[in-house]
Amino acid sequence: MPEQTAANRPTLEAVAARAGVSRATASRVVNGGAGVRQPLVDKVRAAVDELGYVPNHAARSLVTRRHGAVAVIIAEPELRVFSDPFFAQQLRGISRELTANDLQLVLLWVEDESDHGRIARYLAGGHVDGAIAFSLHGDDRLPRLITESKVPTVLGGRPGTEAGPALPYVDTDNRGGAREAVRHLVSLGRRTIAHIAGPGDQTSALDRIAGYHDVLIDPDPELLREGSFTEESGARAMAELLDRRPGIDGVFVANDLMALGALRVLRERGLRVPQDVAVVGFDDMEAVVRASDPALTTVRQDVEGLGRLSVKLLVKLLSRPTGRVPASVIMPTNLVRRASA
Amino acid sequence: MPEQTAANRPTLEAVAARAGVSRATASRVVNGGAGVRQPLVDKVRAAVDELGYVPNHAARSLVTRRHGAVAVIIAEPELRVFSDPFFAQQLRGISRELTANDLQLVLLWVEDESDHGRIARYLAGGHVDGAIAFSLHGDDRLPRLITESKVPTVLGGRPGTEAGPALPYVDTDNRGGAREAVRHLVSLGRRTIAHIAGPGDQTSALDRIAGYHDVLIDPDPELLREGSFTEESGARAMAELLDRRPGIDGVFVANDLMALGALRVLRERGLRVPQDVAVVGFDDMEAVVRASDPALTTVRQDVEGLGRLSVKLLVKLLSRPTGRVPASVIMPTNLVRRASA
DNA sequence: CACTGGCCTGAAAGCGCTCTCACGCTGCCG
DNA sequence: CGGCAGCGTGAGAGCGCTTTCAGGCCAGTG
Repeated sequence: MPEQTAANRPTLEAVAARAGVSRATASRVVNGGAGVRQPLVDKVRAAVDELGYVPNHAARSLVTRRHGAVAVIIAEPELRVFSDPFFAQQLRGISRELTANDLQLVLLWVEDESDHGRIARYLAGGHVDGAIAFSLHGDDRLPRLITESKVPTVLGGRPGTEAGPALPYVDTDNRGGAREAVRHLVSLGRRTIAHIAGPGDQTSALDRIAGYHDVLIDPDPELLREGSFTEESGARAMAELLDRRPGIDGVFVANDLMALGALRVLRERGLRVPQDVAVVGFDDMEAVVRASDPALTTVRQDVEGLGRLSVKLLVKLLSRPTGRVPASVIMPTNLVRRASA
Repeated sequence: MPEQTAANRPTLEAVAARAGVSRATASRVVNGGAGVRQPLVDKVRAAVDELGYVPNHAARSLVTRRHGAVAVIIAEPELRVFSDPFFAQQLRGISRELTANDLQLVLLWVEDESDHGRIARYLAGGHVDGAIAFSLHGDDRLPRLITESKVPTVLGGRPGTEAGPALPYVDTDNRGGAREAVRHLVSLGRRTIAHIAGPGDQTSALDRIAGYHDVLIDPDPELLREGSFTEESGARAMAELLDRRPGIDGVFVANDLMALGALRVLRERGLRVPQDVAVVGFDDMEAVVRASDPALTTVRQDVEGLGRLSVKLLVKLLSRPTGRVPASVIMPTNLVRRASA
């Protein structure tokens, strides 16, 4: 392969000349070689190798109007993203699946509403074939913005009511998972079951509350405390719960990190888990569960799978005759029984 | 703005026609308007607004040979990336600074060597103007691969010796920071100072060891244990150290997460921090430090700043007449004194 | 043996933009 | 009053690729 810089990269023209064919034929070979006789295919392939030819992407998208790239929009204004592996794990699933589909990942990080203009402009600019947005919050006007940009998009997580026009989404079966968790506590004979919920601006938190209510019809409202998905907030919520309702014998915590905080407080107060209080978390985050003592019983969700699935759905959306929007997908959860309940 | 889909987006031609000027003039206005008289500038601007014109990126890069995009290569085969906020924080710095420079972020996640071909092909494909690679490991052949691709690149973190041809890098002053940490322990009158190091395949870990040795000439080799930057491994290392050298009265731990593990073991063994054993960490990760008890004294490094700096360096590199490579940059650290030492 | 049809191949037309170059106009100087 | 800068504008080439369309070739058929 000859020495080359960005400036003197060989063009398809050069490949064609070297192979003794027309540019059209060279192009056909580079794009799979359908309808070209074998001898010519071989010649072109050889020329490509000898010259180290790589297609010019810009020229190609100019005519095909496709870019082989997907925007991944992370709407996470808070720093939580750093302490919660959820984010990175989902991103990894997305990255892997995009790679498998030969798509590039353009990362758009939205910190606050001042970024919305930039995002809208970028999407409208037609740089990407599609988009995936995740970590949305309830009051987020992003889904609307995205809808207006007309870029095929899949959301990670059920959007709030603000979303307006329906974009397809992938989500964990938060409600079903929560039901399973609470039912498990009930099956252990627990009578006073509290719930430490996530922040009310996230549908995942709301859905888990709904699941809790599905099982425990009309529970004491004092048994429900809202945290912010951090260990600290879980500890605080647990402390408050114990202060108000000392008789609690079971807690369903909306994520593992908060459950860790709850376990700490229970330990500090001399309550035994699970004998005195049984605890069930949500997520089954390996790093967190490993750190917990006793080992945390929790609702497992496949976060990386969620990321992969969002890409699969998008790919389907892209290949579909315009207009038809595929249905959203809900991923099942399963309860992982360990020591805490 | 008229209703439009990807297919019928207005072109510069349309803008020019509407403004009653030539395409060339319209182009000049869209690109800043230098050398065009005000009345025409206004007319074109108006036409752009009325039509909702957005330049076609592919067409533009086809002629300018620039893409306004930078590849960010994360070489992190391990899952550590999920538990260590280091990664996300650096990425955020990069993202912010790229945005400030009107550059897009194309994320390339390298899981193992089987991805190298894909990365090389992508870089060689000339899709991006430059690249930033971070989280490199000692035996990584990635720097070499990147060098061969001829894409201007900045490394996050000093590369190992494998790197071969010098690519500019940004890094924290790991060695200086380590010196500062150990000197602080010495100044507290500590005589038997251990070091829990990071994995030997990362230069940051090696540099911190070097800093330790800078201050403690020829220390007992048994005082040095290697961890893997996880809390778990820090705990294990601490336990082993105490088993072998019960007289330890100071520990410099190569990152905060491992320090957390070390603190836990010290507490479990009934040793008081800092009275019996003084502990200094490295990173000053907010989430980790907040969780530590007692509050961790640590060497602060500005991880987000590191990310931003890598972009700044790359931008400089891109604007520079080819050939001249700007010097690498080392960011200073500072010791944050809290309760643990 | 002429004709038809199918299969390959190449010529050429763009995709939407930038940028060079030439041209026209204005104002100033000799 | 002719000539000459100098500025602003437009015509047009061309970036590298895909894709249509016409034409050439060959085999099979009447």
